[in-house]
Amino acid sequence: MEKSVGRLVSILYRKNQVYLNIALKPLQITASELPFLLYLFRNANTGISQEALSAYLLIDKAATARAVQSLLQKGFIRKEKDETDRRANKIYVTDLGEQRSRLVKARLEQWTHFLTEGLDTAAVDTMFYVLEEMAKKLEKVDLQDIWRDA
Amino acid sequence: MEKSVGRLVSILYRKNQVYLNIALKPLQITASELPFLLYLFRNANTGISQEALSAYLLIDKAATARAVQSLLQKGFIRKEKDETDRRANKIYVTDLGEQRSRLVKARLEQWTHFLTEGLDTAAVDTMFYVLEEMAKKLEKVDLQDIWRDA
DNA sequence: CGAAAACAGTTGACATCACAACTAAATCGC
DNA sequence: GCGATTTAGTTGTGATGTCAACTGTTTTCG
Repeated sequence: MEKSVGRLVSILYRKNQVYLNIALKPLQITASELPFLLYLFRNANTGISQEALSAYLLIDKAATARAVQSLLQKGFIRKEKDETDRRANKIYVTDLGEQRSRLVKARLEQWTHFLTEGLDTAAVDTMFYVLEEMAKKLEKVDLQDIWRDA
Repeated sequence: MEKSVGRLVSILYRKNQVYLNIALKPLQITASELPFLLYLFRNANTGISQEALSAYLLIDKAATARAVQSLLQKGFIRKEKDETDRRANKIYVTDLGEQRSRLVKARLEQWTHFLTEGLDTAAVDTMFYVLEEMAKKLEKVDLQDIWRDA
């Protein structure tokens, strides 16, 4: 029980950010914008709300608002008012955004390849599975409520 | 090959930070200070340099300097000049710091338990193993050099 | 030896993200 | 129907961490 998830995940997360900011700089995409762009790319033409983006990535809606604004300014996405619910926006990738997404994915795969190279494929799959399960638990929990007793 | 390490690790990292800041607030320890305190605790009485802290945690020495200063101010650690190398500091946990560390560890274990509860033990071990291997690769690489061609 | 390079640590500027407070629109409950 | 509550999005503030530039010390090597 000596192992904690913290240190390893922290290293992976921070180095991932650094890598992305270097590798994607020529494409004018930052590490913080990337997950939004890719999700929109995978769900192209469906008009995703910012709420849905936040929910999928488990990222605060404030960060989402800023990423959307930044991607908008660069012309990678398009933003419309949802006419059936005028509070919400509908976000779409632009053609330019789709082009970039394809280039981005190639570089992401290189990264994943670098990280998992030489490791047992089944073990890597298991890692993904376990991470996914842990992330699922976090989707359902309001951390503010965990320590009501402290 | 559709899966990328990014999203899951990002979720785990960010939620971990939030959890720690809530759970450790009564102990007056922040998520950013925690890894430093715990490492010093595990290596008590050996006088760790900040360089060594940065190397183990793969955290920039600037962040290390700030965490050290903050832990110092709270009286959880002690800082001496290394007399054999007057550039370096030797950092030790104080008695108070050790007390806190023990309390902290209990809360960390609750978190790990929450995350891994109900999952296959062998799968969790595998996840730790794979994360560790990926982190090891990152220790050896200067990301600035990866894209010399781009 | 002594100048140049490497190293440990500090500080300033910036990126990323969480939380809180706010606006505007939609929905709920009586 | 309409006031109260919830929801989508925005903006300000603070925490965390990276990079770059700088200081002071040590090491390297001609």
